[in-house]
Amino acid sequence: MDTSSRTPRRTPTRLRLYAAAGTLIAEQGFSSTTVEEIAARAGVAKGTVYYNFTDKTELFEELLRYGVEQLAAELRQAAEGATVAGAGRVAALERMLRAGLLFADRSPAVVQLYVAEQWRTNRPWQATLHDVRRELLAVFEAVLRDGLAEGEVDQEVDVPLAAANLLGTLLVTALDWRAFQPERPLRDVHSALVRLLRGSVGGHAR
Amino acid sequence: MDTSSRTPRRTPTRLRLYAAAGTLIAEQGFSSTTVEEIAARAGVAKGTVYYNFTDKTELFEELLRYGVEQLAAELRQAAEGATVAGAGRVAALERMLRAGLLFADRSPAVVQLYVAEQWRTNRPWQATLHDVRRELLAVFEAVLRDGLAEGEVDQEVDVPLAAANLLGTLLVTALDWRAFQPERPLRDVHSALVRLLRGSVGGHAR
Amino acid sequence: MDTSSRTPRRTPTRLRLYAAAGTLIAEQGFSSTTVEEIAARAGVAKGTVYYNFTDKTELFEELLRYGVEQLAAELRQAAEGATVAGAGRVAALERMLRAGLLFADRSPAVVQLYVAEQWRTNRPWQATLHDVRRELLAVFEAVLRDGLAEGEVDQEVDVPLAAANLLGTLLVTALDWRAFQPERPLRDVHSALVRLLRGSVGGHAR
Amino acid sequence: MDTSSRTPRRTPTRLRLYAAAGTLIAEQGFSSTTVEEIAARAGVAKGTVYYNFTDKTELFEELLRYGVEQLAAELRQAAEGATVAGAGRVAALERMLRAGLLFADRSPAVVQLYVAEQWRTNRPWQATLHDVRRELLAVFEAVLRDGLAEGEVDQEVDVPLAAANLLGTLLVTALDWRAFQPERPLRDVHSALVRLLRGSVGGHAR
DNA sequence: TATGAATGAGGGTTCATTCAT
DNA sequence: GATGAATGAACCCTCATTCAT
Repeated sequence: MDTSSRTPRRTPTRLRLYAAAGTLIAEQGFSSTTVEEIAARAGVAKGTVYYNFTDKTELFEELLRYGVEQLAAELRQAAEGATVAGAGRVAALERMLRAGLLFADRSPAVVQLYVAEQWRTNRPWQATLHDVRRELLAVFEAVLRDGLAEGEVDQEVDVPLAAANLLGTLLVTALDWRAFQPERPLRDVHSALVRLLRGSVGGHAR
Repeated sequence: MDTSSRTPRRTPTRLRLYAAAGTLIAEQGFSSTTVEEIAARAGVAKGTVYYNFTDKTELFEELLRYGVEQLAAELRQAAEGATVAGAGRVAALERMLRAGLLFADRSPAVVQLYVAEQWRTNRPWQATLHDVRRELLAVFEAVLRDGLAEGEVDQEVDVPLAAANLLGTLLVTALDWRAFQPERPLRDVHSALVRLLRGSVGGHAR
Repeated sequence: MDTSSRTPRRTPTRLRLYAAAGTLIAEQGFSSTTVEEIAARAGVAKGTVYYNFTDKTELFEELLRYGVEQLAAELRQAAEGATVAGAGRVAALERMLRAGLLFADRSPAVVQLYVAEQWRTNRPWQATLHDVRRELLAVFEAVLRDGLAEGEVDQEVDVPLAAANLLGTLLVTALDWRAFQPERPLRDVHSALVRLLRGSVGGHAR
Repeated sequence: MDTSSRTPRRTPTRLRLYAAAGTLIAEQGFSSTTVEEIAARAGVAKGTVYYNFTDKTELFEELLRYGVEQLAAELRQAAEGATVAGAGRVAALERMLRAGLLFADRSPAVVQLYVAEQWRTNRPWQATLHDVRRELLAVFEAVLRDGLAEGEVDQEVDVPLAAANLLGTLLVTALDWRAFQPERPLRDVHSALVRLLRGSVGGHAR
């Protein structure tokens, strides 16, 4: 009903601002990116940014939320795809890692932003970050927990710790891939990740 | 080498400025931290910063170099310690991971700065970052290469990729530990890392 | 006279805008009051303001004219009432003071605006202010002149000066009353004013 | 001791900013006067304003305080001068009125600012205004109270009301004089004020 | 008649940097 | 070696105004 009233998501203007801001901030950092630049790249006037968002920070927070929610959705999808295909939980995790790499390849800015800000404190968007972190971790934790219940994952595995490790490693690896070895095929990077995964969860493939 | 002209490298004043800048920038980011704040926290006047460094960026770069060189030294020491003790290469890697965690616990700011900036582009200190990255990776690569040569590490392991993975995972895990689960004993976190390590390198402990 | 072209002078919408603008500008000043605020308080959209007035300044000028003309009319009425009742000129002035106080109580915004702007220079609505000032002074001057002619007012009284004094004192006293001693009955404030009046004009009540 | 630490009053820079800001704001109003203009007129850079004051509002408040305190001091002096000369309380009030006119002639900006803001609400400097108002009123009230005690002032006079009336009338009259009849000698305006005064307080000159 | 998304010039504020002491 | 008053370029944000609907 009043879906459009508060946050008219999908407004072309807002989406274009997300895209522009994402790229620029990922490259230069939040403070070094000016609102003017963002507006210019989005093809709108500076004032338009402020017509659509309270301020620069809010734009950033909504962008973060928007981007990470997409990532979470794709991870969830990958996990579900595995379930549907009758594959095991470890296989599901492998698919999630691949989905993560694909996402990072397509939307590096989001991953970049997330990693760069994740462990800072005293930042205005702390709360937002915490929210999206929880959402991402939840996806991994769910699969790990299922794997544990079904005996596919080692009993000693510490679910929260392993989830955080997998997520962190996935993101950092993806960034490293893009930044320093972009010529490598996804396959190689995925293999390396899967190796780590096997070590981490014990991986008694079914 | 290109030792700063005017003053000796590490006066007490400079060290206090490193400490102040490190903490503040790790928390708030480079741009959001003002020279005034840094000076205040170091207990000197603003002008003093400019007496000791060319500009804010140079302060940051020297701080980065200073901090990461320390980390590299400790990693190297850990590896050497293993050699001296007659332990294998995988054991050396395990000690390095422990050393990394200890360092992060003691100097979180350095790790924070490094991770936050590592995958950005278009930043003024790109060159410095690249240098220190190389230095850190070199430590891991050396040990991995030895392990490979000695047959202790799986033949299929891709040394550069594995080194980057290990370093990235180590740092990210350390940050996550400090930020979100600081009550955990180092032992737990180290175990989880070792698990990943075994997966990664195959780990046929001698 | 120079009736605005497009629309009839006093539509309900315009009157609501006057009321909204009057209150807000009296409280916050012209520049600190936004067109958006005015529109919101009047319950219309921002564009509507521009449909009804050329710009923000014109709205303010018309509001000023509208309000002060009302005050002038009430002062005139009070004077005439005295004449009809066969009272003297000093009594007429006393009635005018009462009428002024009543008006200020009812429409404080108008008085507020007038006083705050009256002695500024370099303001866009200078001309308008001068007009309405003349209109107000004329009412006092007429009565004073009659009183002088009829010997009821001291011969040494300087009519323009006395008129300006009476008007200024009336308005300032009214504002002070509302702002700082609103609990006082009108009667008290009126008495104090009448005292000043007697001093000013000599007041040989008939 | 640390007089100079917090508020280094008398710093030429600050005084020049007071003078510049006073004139400009009196003419154009607070919002219509830019910090740039103020700095330019004071012969300093824009940043200097912010080095000396927190923000534009604080500059204005300190200016207000500074200016009105001067006025209060001169009023007090005038009253004391009368006491020393052995004149009565009504004579003291007359001297105060003259002192007020002289001050307004010399520093019209201060009076202007005070009157324009005095009866607004919802302004950031409300508290400051209230303070200085109290200070000014106190001077009048003291003399009136003495006059009452000594029988020189009518028993029915309401001291707070009369003080507010006298102050308001003085200031408004001074502004009117400067704005609309600057050719008039001070003597004329003073006479008119004294008339009002006599009416107000009864004035049984000794 | 009325609306509200979009604009862009303008202004307050910040802060790295300089320099005279 | 160190200081801190002063600077001014750069930037965030506001808001009067426009215009297509």
